[in-house]
Amino acid sequence: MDKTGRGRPRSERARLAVLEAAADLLIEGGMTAATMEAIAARAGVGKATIYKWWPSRGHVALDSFFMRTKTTIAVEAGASLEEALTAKIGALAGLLRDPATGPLMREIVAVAQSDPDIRSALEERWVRPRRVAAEQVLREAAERGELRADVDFAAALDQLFAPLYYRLLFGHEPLDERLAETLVRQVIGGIAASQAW
Amino acid sequence: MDKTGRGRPRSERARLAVLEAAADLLIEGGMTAATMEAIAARAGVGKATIYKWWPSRGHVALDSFFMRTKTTIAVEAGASLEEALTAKIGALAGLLRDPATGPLMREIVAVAQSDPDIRSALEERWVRPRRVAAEQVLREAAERGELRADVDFAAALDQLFAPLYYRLLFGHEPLDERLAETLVRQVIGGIAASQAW
Amino acid sequence: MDKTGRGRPRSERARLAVLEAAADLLIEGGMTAATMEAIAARAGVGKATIYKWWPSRGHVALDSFFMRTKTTIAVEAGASLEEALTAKIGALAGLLRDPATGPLMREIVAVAQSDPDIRSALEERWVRPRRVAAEQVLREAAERGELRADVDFAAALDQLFAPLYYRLLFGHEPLDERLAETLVRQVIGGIAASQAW
Amino acid sequence: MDKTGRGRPRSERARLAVLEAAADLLIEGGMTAATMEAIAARAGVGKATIYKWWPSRGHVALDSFFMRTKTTIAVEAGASLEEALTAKIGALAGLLRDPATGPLMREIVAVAQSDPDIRSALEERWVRPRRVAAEQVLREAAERGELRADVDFAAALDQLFAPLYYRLLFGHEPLDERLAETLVRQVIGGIAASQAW
DNA sequence: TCTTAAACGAGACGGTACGTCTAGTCTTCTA
DNA sequence: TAGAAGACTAGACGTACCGTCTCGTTTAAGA
Repeated sequence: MDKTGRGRPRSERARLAVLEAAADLLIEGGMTAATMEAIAARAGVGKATIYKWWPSRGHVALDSFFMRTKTTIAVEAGASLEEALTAKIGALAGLLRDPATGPLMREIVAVAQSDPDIRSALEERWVRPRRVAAEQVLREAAERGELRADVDFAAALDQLFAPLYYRLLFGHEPLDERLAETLVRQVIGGIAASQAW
Repeated sequence: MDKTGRGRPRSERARLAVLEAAADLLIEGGMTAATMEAIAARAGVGKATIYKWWPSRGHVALDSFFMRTKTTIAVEAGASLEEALTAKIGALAGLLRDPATGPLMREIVAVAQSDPDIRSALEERWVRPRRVAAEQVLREAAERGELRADVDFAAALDQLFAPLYYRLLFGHEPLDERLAETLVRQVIGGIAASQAW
Repeated sequence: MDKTGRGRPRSERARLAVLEAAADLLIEGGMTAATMEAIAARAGVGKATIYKWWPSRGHVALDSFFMRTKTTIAVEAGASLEEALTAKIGALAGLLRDPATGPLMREIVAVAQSDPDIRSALEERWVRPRRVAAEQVLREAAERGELRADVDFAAALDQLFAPLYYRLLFGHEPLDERLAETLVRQVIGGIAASQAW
Repeated sequence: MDKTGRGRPRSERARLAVLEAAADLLIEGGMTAATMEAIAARAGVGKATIYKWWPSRGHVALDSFFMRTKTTIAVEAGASLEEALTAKIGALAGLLRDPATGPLMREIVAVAQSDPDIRSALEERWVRPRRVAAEQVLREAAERGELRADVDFAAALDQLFAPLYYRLLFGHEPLDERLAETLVRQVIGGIAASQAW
């Protein structure tokens, strides 16, 4: 019935060592280097301990990413639409640009393509909360009459967030500091000469 | 030295069998299923033959994707900016939505994250040509005075193309048929109520 | 320092449960099945408790064998040489033929080959007492003048006991009921036609 | 149909390296040391190669024993019963006494107790041929009228062979050089004072 | 009766070896 | 000389036990 405190409790030391080792290996050599054996060896942990608490390498990677990403998705009070969005997109860009977290995200997106479990976890725990927060900003602007009536919020959010991942994954353009501002400006105001619209 | 057709010529049958087998396996079970052994077995080909002509699984996957993607990046003559962009983005969306090619692209993006060779090949042979063509459309519109002077072309292209990959890879929203049109409209005209800008 | 019975005394229940569980598992599936974890689980005992009282699986097996073998090595008074020996060899044969003890002995002999501790314990606690008792019978017969002067007692004992283990371990012939009598008869009288000797 | 010479042929080098490595490891540290990993590492061979050609460690051990045991079970022509038997038993005793083969046999007998496959292979390929050859010697003596009519051949063979394995496995007495002669003498002539029989 | 300390069950821990799978290479025969 | 077959070394996979280590929980002797 009551299973409280039966047996040796889980080792917090081991948990952290695994996540740190995984993060380090992922940054150094990606998923190729971050084998279960390598993670276990570097963490000074038995392989079975890892398998006991995480069902796959992907889950370890995901958790190690979250461990290294203590961001808050705060809503900025009293900020203009443009300011609020720029703050959010800029923060994410900084994270993806950071050599301590960007490479992790790249690997996680990769494993997510062959692991539906990771894919949905990534969507629910990472992508969605940020989109929901940004959508809230957009909706408030809409209520203030600052947006067109026919705005497609989902598409607008994609146009703000997607370029960051696109550049991270394909590497065709750098994730520089002014990108967030540019993206916000162009999605709010458009790129057409004003008289044309 | 002498490259005259001495000896048995390369088997076109084998080349195609490998690419078809790889594509099928990738669609059925992703990179996990598309092992070299599985590809060789299904293609009725020796493993060594594959290694002789392709340096890695990623390259086979990339080639199999191109084999299944006989698209032309034609420049539409006499089309408006909006029409031209919608045609391009829509075509790509269709390709990524197609169950015969979308899953291939997902797997290729995944392997590209741990194989710089694939990553650059993907960028040069796939991403760049489409961006160059679309940029050409934008530049012509700019010359016609249809665009603002401060447009960031790279960012604009990202805002058109990135959402497609974003949705393909993360699956948070469907790649539906009207997406291209929406993206084009919003990036050209912006989402702000007109008087505000 | 003070070894007064402070603290909880050793659980006799646990001791017996371990030996019973080990014996059962050994009979069912040999050493392969009788893992420490399986013994502990079946006995309803913590693994550490087993390690506290027995240094290895082999020792548990040996003890479980002795627990199931409550034989007396009684000296038969007033029996002839042949009767006394047949009684002893027959008793051992019966024990090794018994499905409740024979398989245990097989496994113990096996572990003894890679554990010198078990090997010497087996020799001292099991083999030697029986040999000493049987040798006593032989020596008394020799004092009565019933044996040749050049008898090698050790070899004679081997010729009585060894065939039982030989058949148990190699299985080339059954350990049937008349074996003891035959062994005794042949080692005492020899197999040669009488005139030849 | 005809599978002649298709593919790379089996490597004789690997086969021998495995058997040598296994034999060495078995002698040095028994089955505990002769893990598949250790054998593979010492032989400079992949583990899969071992599993491809041998179903278990026991089979490798058995084969390595046979490799190190190039004995002939020749039938000595024109020898007396006693000479013929002493030659055979003495040869086997020498082999079991040899530090290069005796320890191997000990380990093989041990694994045979938990692997029926090994047990039957050992019986058929090792024990039986020697017993058959020795039984032939006995039967010829019987035809010459040198043996009693009621001789139990199987038991007699056990009384000749079993003591060797008994001493090898239990270690209670040494396998010295005169043992064969003593065993033969006592089983043929018996140990009783002649007048008693 | 209350303290106290050893023994207990449960079960997590760092390891080692298991037997399997795939990678990428090599060697043979065949076309 | 390219290719199909398939054996090779190497090494990661996920599992099973090993023997050790905490935990909270008995259990009886001694205070």
